[in-house]
Parts: sequence; C-alpha cells; structure tokens
Amino acid sequence: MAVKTIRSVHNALVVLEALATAQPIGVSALARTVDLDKTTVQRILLTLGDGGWIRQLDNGEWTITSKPLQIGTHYTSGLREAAHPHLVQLQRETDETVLLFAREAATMVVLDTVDSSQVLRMTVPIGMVVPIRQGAAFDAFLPDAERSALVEVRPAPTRSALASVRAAGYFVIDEMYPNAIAAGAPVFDRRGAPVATITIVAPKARVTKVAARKLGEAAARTAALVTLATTGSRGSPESSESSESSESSV
Amino acid sequence: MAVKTIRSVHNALVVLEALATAQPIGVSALARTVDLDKTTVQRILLTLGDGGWIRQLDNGEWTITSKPLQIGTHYTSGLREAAHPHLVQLQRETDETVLLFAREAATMVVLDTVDSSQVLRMTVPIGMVVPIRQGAAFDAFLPDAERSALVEVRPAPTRSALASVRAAGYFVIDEMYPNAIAAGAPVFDRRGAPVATITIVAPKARVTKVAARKLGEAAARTAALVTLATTGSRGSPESSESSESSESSV
DNA sequence: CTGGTCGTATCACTGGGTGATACGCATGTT
DNA sequence: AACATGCGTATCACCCAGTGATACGACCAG
Repeated sequence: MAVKTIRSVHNALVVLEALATAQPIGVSALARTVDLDKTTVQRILLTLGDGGWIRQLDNGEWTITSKPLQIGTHYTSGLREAAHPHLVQLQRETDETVLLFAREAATMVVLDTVDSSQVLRMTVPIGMVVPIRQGAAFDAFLPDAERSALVEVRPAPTRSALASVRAAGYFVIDEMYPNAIAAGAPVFDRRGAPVATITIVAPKARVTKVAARKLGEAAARTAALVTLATTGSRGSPESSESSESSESSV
Repeated sequence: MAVKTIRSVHNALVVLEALATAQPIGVSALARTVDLDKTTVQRILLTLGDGGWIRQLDNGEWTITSKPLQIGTHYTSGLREAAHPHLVQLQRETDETVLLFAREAATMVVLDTVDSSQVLRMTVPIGMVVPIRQGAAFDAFLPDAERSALVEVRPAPTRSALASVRAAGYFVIDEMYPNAIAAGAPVFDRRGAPVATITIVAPKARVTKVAARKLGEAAARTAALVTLATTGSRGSPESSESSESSESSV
C-alpha cells in the first residue's frame, strides 16, 4: 500500500493469483486462503468470470481460462514469434535443448523452449522463473547504471569476469539447473539494451565446460540473428502496428 | 452487466486487456481507447503495477510483465508439462509440426508446439485461439449433452460423420489453416471427457488427405500415452528426467 | 512564446463495495 | 432417520473509497 491503490482491484488480483495456483477451488476455500470475506470473493469471482478470465465448473468450483495465457503472449510482443524459427534452427545444429529467456528485474522468465531430441535431455516449462544469482552472465551486457542497481539483490561480479564475458559475446553458467550446464547470449533491442537471452542447456554428463563454449558461440550467432530480425525490419519507434500478431496463417 | 459485477474490477480487466494489445502505451491514450476517465485509468494502472502485472517505462508508458504468462501456465495445469515429451517424440516420428490444443467453449487454444524440422513447415504461436468450425472433428468425442449445447454456435455434424471419427479414434481437418491439413486425436481426463487434442498440422503440398490418416493414427497413439500419463498413477514409468518443478537455482 | 499534449496530484460527492446475516442444498456422521 | 457441517448463493444497510472534474508542471512542435 505504498500509494493510492484501488482496494477492490487489488483484492481481485490476489484472488486471481490464488485461484490459479489452487485451482480448481470453491468460494469458501478461496476466501479462507486469501483472508477475505466470502461475499467479497464471490463478487470478485463473478466479475472475473464475466470478463472471461475464470470459469465455473458444475461443482461450483472455479478454474482459470486461457485468457491469462493469451494476455501473456503479448509480453515482449513479437519476440517469441520472431525468435522461434531461429531456436528451432539452433536446436537442429546442436541437438541440445534451446531456451528463450526474457529478463525481468532480477529474474529470467522462460518464454519459449525447443527440446533436444536426445533421450537424456533438459525439459523446462514455459513461464518458469529463474532467479539470476550468478552475476557475470547476463549482467555483462547491461549498462553500468542498471547493473549497479542490482547490487542489492546479489553480489557484484568482478570486473574481469564481466570483461571476458563481454569479449566472448556469450556466457556459460554452471549449475543453472541441477547437473546441467548452460551457455547463452543476449538479444538486444533497438536501443542496444539486452532484453532476452538465447540459452542452451545440456546435461553435464554429455557437455563439459569446455564443450559448452562451442554451444555459447552457436547461441551468440543465433542471438545476433534474432536481434537483427527484431530490430532491423521495424520502421519508427511508434507502435503503430496494432495487433498484427500472427496473421493466423502460416 | 448481466449480474452484480464489481465495476472497478471490471474496468481494471478491460484496462489490462487493452494495455496488453496496445503496449507500450501511456495513461491518456489508454483512457481514450477504453473510454474511461484518465484518473480512473491512472489508479488502475498503479494498482496493477503494485500487483506486479504491469510495469512503467522511463517514458511513463506502461507494459505488461510476465505475470499473466506465469498465471497462464496454471491453465490446464500439468497438461503441457506432461504432454511435452510426447509431442517431441511425435514430431520426431513424423517430422511435422505437432500442436497441443486445449478446448475452451467453442474454441481451441494452442498450449504447446513442437515444430517440424523441414524448411516448409507450419509455425503456430502459443496462446493462439482457433475457432472450431468443423463439427465432426473434436465433437465426436464429446458427450451428447455437451455437443448439443454447441449447436447454437455451429451446424451439427451428421451422425455418420461422428461415428466414423469415433471409430477411427482420430480426426482429419481440411483447411484448419490455409493450405494446411490437420490430423489429431483427443486427450481425455479422469472422467473420460476430452480436454485437449494432439494435432499434427502439415502443408497440403506435402501431405495429402490420404497420407493424413497415417498422421492421425500416430497422433492417436501419442494422445493415448498422454491420457495415460495424466490420468494414471503418479509414479509414471520411465519418465526419468530429474529436474522436478523444485526450486531451481542459477 | 504559445497552444497542445503528456503524466501526475488534489478533492468533494455519492455510488457502490464491503461484511454480517440468512437460506437451500448437498454431504457424512451418529 | 435425524442431525451437523460444510458448501454456494442471496439480501441488505452502512459508510468507505472509487469516480471524475479540476488543476499543475513538464515537454514538444510550430
């Protein structure tokens, strides 16, 4: 409550989040978990349902619909669609699982995945959030001002580590997931700020730290292509392209 | 306003949707598109921002965060994660693009995709909504009561068409997308109701209507596996793949 | 400079969101 | 069978808080 925030809307967001993680769930149980009056939750559910965000089952219990997912696809709009073919291409080259991460504050969010075809492979669900704890990876490509703002969240990487990552154009992360190694490279926006990474994750049993460098180079090449694809074709910074999204056909 | 719905929450949902499709956008422009007072929109934006759903840029403009995407991943929770490895397997068998659809009222929503590796391939974005136009495909697996409720939305399929699809265990759809043919099969929940489909889409230039039957059979086999995986016992066989959804770290 | 935006702050009013209470209907317990 | 307990839903009065008019500084183009 730092500022003048609308109570009912705030409550509705809390209810929606709680519903999503506990679905399917009924009014009473939901009211208990969010510590709100049953009547309040009831009206919120009706409103969310009216907006098409949630849906009531025959039991009276509530479930979320695909609306949040559809809204979520507008996040970093166009990036996933633009990058996807390149991810597929990169997966074919390396035959390892390829991830598209978007940066958000001090976390990375999985936007898209293209799995390796090998039996032993990494599989990460879309939407998963991974906290950034190792500083020298993605940070190297941030402007100094923004990086120093992250100092409160995690220890600052050494200057030399930053420099070497920046020189290589890619990063290698040990233990991003348990028993896995990751190698990735940043995608930049029009202003040259890193907005995403294309990252290859592989089991340590197959890929050594040395071999990961080759993967990093491949990721860097792909990331450069995606940067080009997303920054090159667009004209003015004006967002005049209204909801072109996908044209349905392909 | 059919029922007693909360005005402020309703407005907030409208604002959020409008923001998602028009982002990045400022307060005034947004207030104009949703036809609300500027002050109201301002307070809604602050509230949404406080909840972590949207984020203000340096320009003062607003963008959505990954929150809707994360909420959206709970939709048909577990289905995508459970099905994904099987989609990969099916794509390897057929080398055509494989889609996981979830049913929602009279539409299908793309939950997951695994692209063909061929140069000429279908690519469909996750979250995309496809109206169900052809009755005899997915409908064949619905209980009679629910199917008849859809009559108002689209013409009812013939009884023989339903029977033949049901007998085959898969469906073939002509022109699901322009110049593309689709073959798929339903995934069932514990109660035997169809909740999703596994569908293969391919360019007509490569796959004839006759050849699509083979794809349909393959999709049916995969769909059966996914049904088993989601309805069967928790202790799934052979899935291996450590990396549960447990707190991953970087 | 000036007229037009922008994002933000302030404020009175009254609409409407809240929460207590109650009802019908399923449970499962005695 | 009778009972108790939970559910989802409906009703209602109070008074908080969401609304919308108004205002202000900053920015940009002409």
